[in-house]
Amino acid sequence: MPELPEIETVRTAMEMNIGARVQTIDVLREDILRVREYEPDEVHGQVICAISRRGKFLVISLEKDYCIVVHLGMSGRFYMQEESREVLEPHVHFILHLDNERKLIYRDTRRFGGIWLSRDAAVIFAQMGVEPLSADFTAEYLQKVLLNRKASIKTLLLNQKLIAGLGNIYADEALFEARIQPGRLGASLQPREIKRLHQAIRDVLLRSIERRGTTFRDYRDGFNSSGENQHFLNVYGREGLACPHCGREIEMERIGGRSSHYCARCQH
DNA sequence: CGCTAGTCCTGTCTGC
DNA sequence: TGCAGACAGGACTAGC
Repeated sequence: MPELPEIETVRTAMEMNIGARVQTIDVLREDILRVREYEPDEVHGQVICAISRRGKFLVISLEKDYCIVVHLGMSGRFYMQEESREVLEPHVHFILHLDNERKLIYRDTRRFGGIWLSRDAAVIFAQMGVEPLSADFTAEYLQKVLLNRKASIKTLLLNQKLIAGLGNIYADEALFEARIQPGRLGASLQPREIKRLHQAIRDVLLRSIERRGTTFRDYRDGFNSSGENQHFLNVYGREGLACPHCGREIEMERIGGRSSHYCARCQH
């Protein structure tokens, strides 16, 4: 569910908590902590210095290199609430109480996500690929990482070691916009196709951020509200419906174990 | 090293 | 209505 645009949307909302201090931390489910390099009470009283994003990870930076790294997996949400609100929703595993009358709530039904209590976020991101919205992501970079690759382009786009932040929805949407079939092998893409794909990846992500992400089912932004980009998808989740460009029925096929949606007439 | 299939977990939908 | 089975936006790992 939550891919780069969704995490970026959460991050933007959460920025209003920069400068607030951590009061207490509730760990309601121990196994949601992927690493525990420090005890939660060590950061009581610390100020939130920054809230950043790397790929699909959200990073809450505290003082002296302490940080809380959040990944939402498939079904996770991370949102804020007034401290006075006392209803505990189901599947809430972690709560960060702040001194600004707000609490940050981590909730994850399937528990594929997790939280890192880390003192060095760089370690978590050591293997991670380029940020697709940064200047480092160029058509040349994309061409380089696809060279000699025998896996399908769909599978390669989902590989976080190559590009950080794409998931199933935006991989399908970017391939539609670049007019490339998801089952094509990475090495088979021509330079002009790679150029189109590079542009499409950036466009698809930027447009979704403007619409505060895609809410298919579980995703909510930092205020626990739905996004709007689900109303603008061209292929994802639209199997059997008309291609918005040519009218042909959108096909759905499993590629690399993931459902993949495309128009067999527009994409080659 | 690159690639694929299996696995983790719960909720929801489909078909009998 | 009830139930079994398939499937879901992610990402590790084991094994070839």
